[in-house]
Amino acid sequence: MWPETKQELVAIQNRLGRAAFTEWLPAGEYTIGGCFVCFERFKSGTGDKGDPGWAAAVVMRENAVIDYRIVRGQAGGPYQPGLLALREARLLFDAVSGLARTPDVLMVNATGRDHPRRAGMALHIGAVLDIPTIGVTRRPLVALGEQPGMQRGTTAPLRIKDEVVAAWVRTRANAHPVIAHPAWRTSLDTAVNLVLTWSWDSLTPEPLRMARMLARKTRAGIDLNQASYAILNNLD
DNA sequence: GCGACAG
DNA sequence: ATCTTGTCGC
Repeated sequence: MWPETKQELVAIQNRLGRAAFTEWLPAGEYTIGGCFVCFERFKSGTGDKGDPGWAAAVVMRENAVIDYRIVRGQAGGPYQPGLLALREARLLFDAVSGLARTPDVLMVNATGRDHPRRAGMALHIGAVLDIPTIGVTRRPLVALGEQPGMQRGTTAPLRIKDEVVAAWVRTRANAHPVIAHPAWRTSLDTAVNLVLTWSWDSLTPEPLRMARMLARKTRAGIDLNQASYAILNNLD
């Protein structure tokens, strides 16, 4: 199901980067998911195949988490720029596909079109799961572009050559911006709008922030009941 | 050859 | 991803 070698992944990325899709647009009371994977602390470098990892996925509707799933597993390989899916995709897939309620759209901590083959992991995961996705990252992979203004809501294009593949988004005034990446079945406009709609307090949009918290709490050995209680607290 | 390089 | 250290703001 998931590639284990660079050659296999590159072939998939070349195909997905040129694949056509029908654009998805948010409508009515859609649900949104977020997924995140973390690895052991106090370990530097690019990591190795088999590293213990914790992945969490959440589903939100308006301001509430309505479903979540946490899985434990192993890294598929070391981190390599452009080949993130080799390390993380399987774990994220297991978390999202284990949800009782499939989200209408999913946020992934990875790029979409900002990729050597126009198929970053956010796009890849969406295609495999058959769920519209957007990516959210702190830094670009290969795209270039100047930073946006300091006011919340300001954006600035990120380009590969002359093609706009993502955008800086200032989710909080005077704070470090994030990058919104169109990915599977989504446009740049949708990616930017979702990032701004779902970030109201932190730099990171809430679905991703919730998934990150759950993955890290679980890694720390905090049980699910206690973690879900924390979620409710954070949302009130 | 050297530096850069999503997480 | 993860660590460090310090700083600012509520």
